[in-house]
Amino acid sequence: MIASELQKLVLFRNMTETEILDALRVLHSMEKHIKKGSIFLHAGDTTNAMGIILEGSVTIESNDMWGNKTILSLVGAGQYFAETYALLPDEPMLVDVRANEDCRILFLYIGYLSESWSSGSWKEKILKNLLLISSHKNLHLSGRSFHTSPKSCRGRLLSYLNSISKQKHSLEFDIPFDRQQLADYLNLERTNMSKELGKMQNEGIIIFRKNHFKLIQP
Amino acid sequence: MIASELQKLVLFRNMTETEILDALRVLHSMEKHIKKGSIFLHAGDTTNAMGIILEGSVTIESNDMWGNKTILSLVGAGQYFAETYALLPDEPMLVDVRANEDCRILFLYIGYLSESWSSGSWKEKILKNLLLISSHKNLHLSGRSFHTSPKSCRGRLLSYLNSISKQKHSLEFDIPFDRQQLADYLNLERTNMSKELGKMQNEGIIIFRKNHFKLIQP
DNA sequence: ATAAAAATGTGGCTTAAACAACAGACTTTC
DNA sequence: GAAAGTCTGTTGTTTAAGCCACATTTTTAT
Repeated sequence: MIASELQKLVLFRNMTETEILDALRVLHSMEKHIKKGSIFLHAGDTTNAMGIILEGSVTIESNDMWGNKTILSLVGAGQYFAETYALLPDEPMLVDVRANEDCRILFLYIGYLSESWSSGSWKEKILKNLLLISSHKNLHLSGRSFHTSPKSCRGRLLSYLNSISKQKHSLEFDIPFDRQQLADYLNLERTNMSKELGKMQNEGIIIFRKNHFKLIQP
Repeated sequence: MIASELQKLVLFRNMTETEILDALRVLHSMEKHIKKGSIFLHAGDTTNAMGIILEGSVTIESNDMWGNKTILSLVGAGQYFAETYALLPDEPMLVDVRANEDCRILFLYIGYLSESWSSGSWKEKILKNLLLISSHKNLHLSGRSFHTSPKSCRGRLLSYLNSISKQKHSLEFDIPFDRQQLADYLNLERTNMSKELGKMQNEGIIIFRKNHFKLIQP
């Protein structure tokens, strides 16, 4: 892979060949070949590298413990993946990345970009901050995908309630939605969801009153 | 609203008060008060401004023509919205933004940040490019949310096929998924989806063979 | 305090999606 | 080109989500 090839990529837009070569060196770029079907980034791991697909394509997918698969996106040649996690290297990945065909992939350790976080003009600082914000927004959007991917009403409720519980570091918490909004967020029908909440309370899984919820451990 | 308040926000992290005041001026910042319940950014419109919520909260939602509502996210005080669309000002918004309570909101025209797109060090250039990539990724994630929000199998298929058709500017196109992958992407069960595709073909809505699809206008 | 309005919950019916089992078509491999 | 494997479509059954009508509770307004 040569610099002139890379100039076509959005990531290197407006950069000279020399600048691209500098970037590749500083960001510890590394090219890898990956076989069709293999999962090469795993949910739960963290990563410092983003990927650029030079050839082939990958799927971003979630595989839960009951064998259900959800494909969040398909990323093709000339596109990028894991940039969110590489920018937020403490966040464990929510997804697997699988080679959809034989792939040639360039990995870049973009953490090296933001070593001097507070230097530069205010425009540069605000750009860095925006990048963080955009990455977090990405995580939130992915989060909702996980809450809506279970097919059952109860599955979605549990996914959502568990995530709020983790967020608040407590089994007891308020949610920011009323019933109709919660149903709209989880893509459920309100009355059906009320029924399910009632059942779950009867079974002793949860206790709730209005917006206040408490999860019960078995 | 005063600069020292804003220093707590991620967007202005690592910036001095003077720098923040410069930013507010250059980005044409403007504070607005918005009443609970009102939709103040509409799907289909474009926007040049991102919003920072100083007080209150907003919901990001989609309201389709059959009256179905989907809430994509709830954005609270100290958080941001529409930054994706402000960074990609040609993209029409896919969502409405509604004040969930009475709100105090600061609007920033962040397009002014990237006027001199090709100046600066290579690090600065690559940061700008990354920001674009992250924003586009955001749009894709939102896109999938819309394909999975219809409750019916047919609704999801039509949402997906229509979007691909628009993307390719043609009523005839190949999709990048096999049946199992398409089902996994749309959160459907494969055999059921096959049934529905068959029905749709019988009804003359679509014609397909393998990965090749053709949409029929009535 | 009372009435009006909004939010939440319940029961019953209908419908469509999930699931299992299998058949046929198409690919790949040797 | 035969066999194995993969992908796709069909049928029938089960189950659970959607939906309607209405009851109950909670909140708001006067």
